[in-house]
Amino acid sequence: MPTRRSDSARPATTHDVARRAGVSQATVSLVLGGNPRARVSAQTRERVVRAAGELGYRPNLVARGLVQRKSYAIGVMVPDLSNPFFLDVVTGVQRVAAEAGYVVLPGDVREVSPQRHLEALQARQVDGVILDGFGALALQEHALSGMKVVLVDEPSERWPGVASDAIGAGRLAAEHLLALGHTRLAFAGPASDVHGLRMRERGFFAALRDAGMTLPSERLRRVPPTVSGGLAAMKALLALPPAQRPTACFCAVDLVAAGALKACLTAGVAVPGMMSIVGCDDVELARVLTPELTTVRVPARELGARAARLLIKQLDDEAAAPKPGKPLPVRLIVRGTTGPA
Amino acid sequence: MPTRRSDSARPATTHDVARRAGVSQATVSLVLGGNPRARVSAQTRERVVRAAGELGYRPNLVARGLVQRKSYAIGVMVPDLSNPFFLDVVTGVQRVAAEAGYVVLPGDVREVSPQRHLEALQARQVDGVILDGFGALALQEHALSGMKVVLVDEPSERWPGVASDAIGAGRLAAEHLLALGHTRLAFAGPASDVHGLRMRERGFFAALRDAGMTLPSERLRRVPPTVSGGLAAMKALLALPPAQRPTACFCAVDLVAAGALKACLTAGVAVPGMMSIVGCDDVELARVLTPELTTVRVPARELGARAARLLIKQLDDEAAAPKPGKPLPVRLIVRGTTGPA
DNA sequence: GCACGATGCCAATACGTATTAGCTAATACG
DNA sequence: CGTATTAGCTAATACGTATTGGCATCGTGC
Repeated sequence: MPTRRSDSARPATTHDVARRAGVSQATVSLVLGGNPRARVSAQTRERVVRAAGELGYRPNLVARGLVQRKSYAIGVMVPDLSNPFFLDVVTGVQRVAAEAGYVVLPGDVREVSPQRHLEALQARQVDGVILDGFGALALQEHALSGMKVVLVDEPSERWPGVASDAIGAGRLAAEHLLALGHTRLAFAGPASDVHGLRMRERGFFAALRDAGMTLPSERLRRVPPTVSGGLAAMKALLALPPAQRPTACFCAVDLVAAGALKACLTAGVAVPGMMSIVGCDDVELARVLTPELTTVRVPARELGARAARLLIKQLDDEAAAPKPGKPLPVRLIVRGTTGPA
Repeated sequence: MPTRRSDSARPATTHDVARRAGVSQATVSLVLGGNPRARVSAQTRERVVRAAGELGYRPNLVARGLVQRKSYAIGVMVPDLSNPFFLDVVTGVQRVAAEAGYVVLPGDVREVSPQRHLEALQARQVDGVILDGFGALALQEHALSGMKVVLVDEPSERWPGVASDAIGAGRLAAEHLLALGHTRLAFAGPASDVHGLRMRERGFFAALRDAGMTLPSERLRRVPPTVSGGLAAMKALLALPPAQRPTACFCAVDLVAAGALKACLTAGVAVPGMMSIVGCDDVELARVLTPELTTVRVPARELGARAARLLIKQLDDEAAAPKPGKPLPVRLIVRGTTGPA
């Protein structure tokens, strides 16, 4: 046993294929490199393809990435993957990335700091990152230097982005509740520096203002964008004296709406009889609850898909102008948690 | 402008650090390579570290991976990331992987086939993969050859794995319902070749048998492991003639239980008054529903964490014996969806 | 003063691929 | 027939890091 060099357990390389096909490694690379305009005779091409097949050759993307300075990987960072909305965004990214031959590295920030996560992505030589749910504050240039970035629902002068019509979302919710005749409204949502969330809130209040209505501060509940946040918000609202108690509440995030609904049901407050609730996102959970949640549908998958297309176009075509595109439309989905005042 | 070679936009390499510190690239690698027993004088070491800091040097993990034949990445593949149980498993993996310096590439199989996903992971030179929710059928050696693999809840002779006490889970559910005095029970769960799910079912039926009870086939509903699966199952059960209709149902997956609960509430069947429901998993959703779901808690994060530890031990220490470990205990969490018959 | 073992550092090479310059043989053109 | 041109292929190099064998240098012991 003179040499273990040709250990068959190791995956085949272009060198192995070349040896078997009786050509040089460079030729193998030309044939298998996908470059269709490479000058290779049909006969050689076929020999190489056959040899590769027989050896079960798989290109080593790590090596390829090293020389091409491209990893064909893109990172997606969100605050919390357990929020189904963000998972939907990631799913949208996945779909178009897969078609374009990119792998996506999803990650959230529950276990590590954003900086650390970005550094890890960078060290992996990701070609670009898509960020959703991070406010301008978190987007210090710090770790982002030298990366292609696409933002979701966060306008920026430095980086291109995609957005949904967040103002419209807030408006739709308000107009729906007003049309039902509600006069004592409430708002529950995160005190976030995330632009999209702020705009939902702004749209809601703009519609109220248009209707000549205002909202006393005790009916404006700032809570974390979670189920327990919603629980807390609604508990506080229900604890108000009857004359101030709202008859309807807009929750800027579906998870908050789910918590609010639960608080009502637990307290014996009929929904929508005594309290109407409107969410925003239209995550799958909305149709699992009883009654089903009235909410404003935000096309999360489509947001992710567009972000991915925008990023990949930049990557594939170095000088592509990242044209922003219109905000994606949202629409009201009336289900079971809203009714007349 | 003779050469753009030294473009400062490009990240610094060990060569750059070496030049600045006045040493060779090899020395830089020795110092920064983390190898603490490298023979380098304190003075040189400090010069290198300083230079690296000044240049903002970050090791290129792609290049490192190429030479070390290690990527410090592990893949996790599950059937469906939108099932929070699997996300919890992934989260557990993330946590211990991060500590050990590994990055994890989570992925599900909704957008691509398992084979394609595994091939993609392989091409990225992942050091190993953790699989959860795939039956022996899907685990043909096909794409797995030459990979370190750890399985979750799927015993195998070829690969090590971690498991929860799935039989115990089914038993606990059955015993709880029996203790409440229920005599007409039902089962709803996927017709899966996934071992863990089969064992939940087996444990349930074993406990029934111990109590001298059997289950007629019309009360055994095989449905997909989703909310709509649970909806369909419970609708069918509620459509049975009163004498055959169950008063309690064990759902092998929490999502199914959520669907079942919804079907009851929609049909005006009081829970737990007329129908008790027990789930299994204890995903966060269980506490969002009203009433809150009685369920069997399966330590998903811990499963993921153990799987990761098992895999990483094998990776770091080539000859480590993968000792299986006991199945993780489960426990019944009594909440609001179960009551006396 | 010399042999000897440490110590500190570096040159060279490898990892698996892409890419380019260039070589040979064949064809086109005058 | 001689010269351009082209097609088809290969040798060589680069990507950024880890690793190893070996070269100086320096004490140390005799």
